[in-house]
Amino acid sequence: MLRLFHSKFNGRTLLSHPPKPLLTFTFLYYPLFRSSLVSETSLHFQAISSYHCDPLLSNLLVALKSLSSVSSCRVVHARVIKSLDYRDGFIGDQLVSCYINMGSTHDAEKLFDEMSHKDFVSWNSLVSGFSKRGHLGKCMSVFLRMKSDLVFELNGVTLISVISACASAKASDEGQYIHCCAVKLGMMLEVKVVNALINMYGKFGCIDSASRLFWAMPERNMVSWNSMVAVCAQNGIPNEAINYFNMIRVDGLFPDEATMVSLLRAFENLHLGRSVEAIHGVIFTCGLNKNLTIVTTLLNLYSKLGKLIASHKVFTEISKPDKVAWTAMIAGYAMHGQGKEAIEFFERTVREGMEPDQVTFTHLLSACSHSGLVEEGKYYFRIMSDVYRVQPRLDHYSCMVDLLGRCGLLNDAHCLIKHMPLEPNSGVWGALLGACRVYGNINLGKEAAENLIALDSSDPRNYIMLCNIYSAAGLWSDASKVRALMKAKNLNRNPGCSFIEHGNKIYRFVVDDHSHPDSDKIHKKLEEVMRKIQEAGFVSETESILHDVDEEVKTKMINKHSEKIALAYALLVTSADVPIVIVKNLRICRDCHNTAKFVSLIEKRVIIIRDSKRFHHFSDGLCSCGDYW
DNA sequence: TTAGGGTTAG
Repeated sequence: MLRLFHSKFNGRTLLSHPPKPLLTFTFLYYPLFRSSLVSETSLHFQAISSYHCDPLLSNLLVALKSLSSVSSCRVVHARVIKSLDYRDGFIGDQLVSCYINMGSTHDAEKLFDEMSHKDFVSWNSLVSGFSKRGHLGKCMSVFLRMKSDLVFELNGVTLISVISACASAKASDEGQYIHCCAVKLGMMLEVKVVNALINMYGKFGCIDSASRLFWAMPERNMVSWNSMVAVCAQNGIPNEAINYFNMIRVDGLFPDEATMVSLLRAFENLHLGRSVEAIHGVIFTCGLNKNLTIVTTLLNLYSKLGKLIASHKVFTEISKPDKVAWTAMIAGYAMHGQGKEAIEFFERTVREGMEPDQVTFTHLLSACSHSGLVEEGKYYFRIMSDVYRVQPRLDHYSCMVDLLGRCGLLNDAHCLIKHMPLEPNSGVWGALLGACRVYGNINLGKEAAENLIALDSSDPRNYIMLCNIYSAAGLWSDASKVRALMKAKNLNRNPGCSFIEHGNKIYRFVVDDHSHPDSDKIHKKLEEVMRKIQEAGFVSETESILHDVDEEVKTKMINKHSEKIALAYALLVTSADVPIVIVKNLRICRDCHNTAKFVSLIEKRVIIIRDSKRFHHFSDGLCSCGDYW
């Protein structure tokens, strides 16, 4: 791979598209617009509008799109109507986009209905606005109105907006319908339309459909290739991503920033460490280490692969890290349960003059939660709005419920949910349910699970958690009712599996796995290790077993969990001085967590397990999570 | 080069 990169990129820059220069007008007035002061915006608008110059007005509205204030948009709207009848035409279209971008679909629809001369751009502004804001229903209904009533023909822009909305909402039926429309309208020769469809099928997990579309294209561009690399990356097939990457030259094209970012992301879920290091080498050699987007992806990738030191090294080599890069480091520390370091980094971020935003606070609060830093978490939750004017979103409430719940403050967590100004989502209730399971609170757990099931009755995890709570309390008949409900709804538990890399290969183990050629040896090793740690005081915790069977059977079942098999395999094939790295697709159970702690002590090994939520570094009988997870 | 669209970072 290294050779490939050298042959392709030697002496060339990969940044094929330098950023477009901002319009001078927008640039000059940007600080003003950022201030969100309606009166000032209005004042300057007055000065500008006296020129009666259309491009300036248009540029003003482009700049206004960066605001989040509906009221400032209304000021402009009022003046447009009052002084210059610009309600129709491109100013009206821009205002429609502005309103939707700012979250006021009501204003947008009202203005749109008032516009007497609507052309296809007006309609497309509405469709694209709804698409960007994630209003699939409204997007579809405008599209259907266009399709049935309109004198204008639907064009590629219309279709792309609706396709994009279907992709974001993972609306498979609607997406396939739009695909049929595109075929009927003869749009399948438009590269951008097909690119949007490829991206949509990728989001649905339909890799075959995406690749069939891709290979049927009479003409492909860089976005087409990047879309396929992204499809493979998003669907966890890194080798295919590399294949597409290697084939880009077939069309005489060169990888750009988006290609590299997608390629790196392809390795997020698998420990192909050497491949990542090879790509890193190339990024450095080709001078791509000056590209903030690529480097931030790289440092984030190292964090996700358990290599926090490498991640930090990448960060220190960035000459001018931006807010995203700082936040990526905070996220890295949060993921690894290093809450104090995350806080330190946050304070440095602020000292460096960066303005923390909602994402920064999400990771900071998550770091506090993962490290049991309750007072610190409460403090930052308070000052995020008081000092930094960042209004808490659902993510932040989830973190706070998690933070309070993990340390047993279940009533405080419940109280926060009851008094939060937003409608709690599955993240918020899920955090409470997780805590109820740990602390065996049946009443609150039931409430959380019922809310979760009401929000999404098709997610098996909600039923499993409720079942766990009943099982742990010995309420077997309630547990079996939940199991029966799952069966009636045909909901299957996502099977747990663990991955481990050895000899440049990835091995996957499921529960009670016997597929490996050395399976007998692995299971013998597992039995030996379990015996050793039991002699040292380890006691099985069988609460995660859902079935009403006796303890002996439960112990046998839990001793065959995939992460235990992966651990036994690693003990067999790796040398003692190498850390053992295991990736689990679900959350690690309490019993496997205890097992890893004991094994790290008895076998004197460093064990790193990444579960679906975070990293656990085991050493000398302790875990970096401090048993908060 | 005045308006609407497809890929990529926390």
